[in-house]
Amino acid sequence: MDNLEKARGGRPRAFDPDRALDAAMHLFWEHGYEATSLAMLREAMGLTPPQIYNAFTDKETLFRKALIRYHQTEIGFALDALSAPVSTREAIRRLLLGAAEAYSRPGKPGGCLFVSGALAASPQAQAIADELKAYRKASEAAIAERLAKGRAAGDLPENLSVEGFAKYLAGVMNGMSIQARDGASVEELRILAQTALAALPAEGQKRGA
Amino acid sequence: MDNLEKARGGRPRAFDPDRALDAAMHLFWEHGYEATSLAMLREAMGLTPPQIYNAFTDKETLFRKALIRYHQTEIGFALDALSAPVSTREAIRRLLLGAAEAYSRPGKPGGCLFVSGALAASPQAQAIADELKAYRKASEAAIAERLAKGRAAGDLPENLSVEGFAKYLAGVMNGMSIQARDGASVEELRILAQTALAALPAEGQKRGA
DNA sequence: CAGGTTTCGTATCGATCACTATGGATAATT
DNA sequence: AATTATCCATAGTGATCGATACGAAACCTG
Repeated sequence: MDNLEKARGGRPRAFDPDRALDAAMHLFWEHGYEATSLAMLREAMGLTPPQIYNAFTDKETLFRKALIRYHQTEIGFALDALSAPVSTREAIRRLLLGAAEAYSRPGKPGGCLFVSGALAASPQAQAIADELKAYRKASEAAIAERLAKGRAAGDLPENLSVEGFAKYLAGVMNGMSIQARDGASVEELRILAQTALAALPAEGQKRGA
Repeated sequence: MDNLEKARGGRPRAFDPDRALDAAMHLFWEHGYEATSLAMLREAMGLTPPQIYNAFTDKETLFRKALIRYHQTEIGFALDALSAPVSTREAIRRLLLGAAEAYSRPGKPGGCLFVSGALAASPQAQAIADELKAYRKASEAAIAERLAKGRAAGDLPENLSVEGFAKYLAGVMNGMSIQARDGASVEELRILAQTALAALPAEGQKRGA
């Protein structure tokens, strides 16, 4: 049942679950959750329906596992940028420029899976749409946390609204995702990111200064 | 065939096509093109399938007519902002604040139909996705045109990249659409818009000054 | 009123959707 | 070798998809 621990007996699996999950992830990334049919997954993963269902339970579980894999393999730039021991301005710069690169990688679907996966959904897929929304909210919260840290360190003005600015940055990144999907090049996305950086407030005074 | 000109004979239509189109538009806005089924449309429009197909040809044509209606009835703020006889900065301010309001109207789906309608699509619906992309591109082009006018008038620095800045603004609006879909309030969207405005360059010198 | 035209309501159409029942094949365990 | 467990391939499940065939009903023109 679990594809991470070795089975104790029985016929061994004739395919690599991680490779199959990668193929599924890219398909979901390109077409979104609902518009990706089992027939498409079957062909892209090179598997029969029973193989897919035995390994990944059902389409919804497969998608959730694809989200986890996407988070682990495609958007490490975000955590890197937010956790790097650099100034807040530099961290945000790395975040936006990292997104410019990650959203326009050659050979990959444009934009971010968390945005493309299911912006709109049928009532039956509402749970999936909510899951993606939670991912987006978590990203915004991570940005807000970094901004709060920066404000506490004196990198940002004391009166800056951390939540408001995080919502701006998360919004810009979501907008970059759509621009990428519309064919924007990495250079165009970098320019967009640089432009967005201009909204950053000037360095705040250290407390007590 | 055309619902705009009076039929010359035959049994009269038992419903108002514009009201039905409105209902369809809101459903597409909420759930997107593909995730909106005929069954949902039937119920929301209060019509039988033959009534829908007789009046609107097919689902794709219905969606395209919904896009036109959306453009005419929901996002007039954009044309108003870009054509108002005000400074470029004020025009952009009205554009972004207008979006904040339009994307979070009570009783309406959050965000913009041009974004929610089909960010990702199945291969069969690629034409619809392309149509929406064209609408988004047209919006960006309209912004760029206004910026070019402003730069020529001395409202903006001569070295400003009109295309780059238009891509930023269009991206911010798309990002606002997603934030609205994620439940952002009109106040939060206004703050986002105001933040984005901070990236606007200072007024350029009049030529020759 | 007769003829022509369009829309009406009812009852579906074939295609595709996500998903699975069945039984043979291949491994570790005993 | 016998048992047990898992996976494989084939084929097909009911449900829903977008879209229609059919004939009766309701209007305009002559």
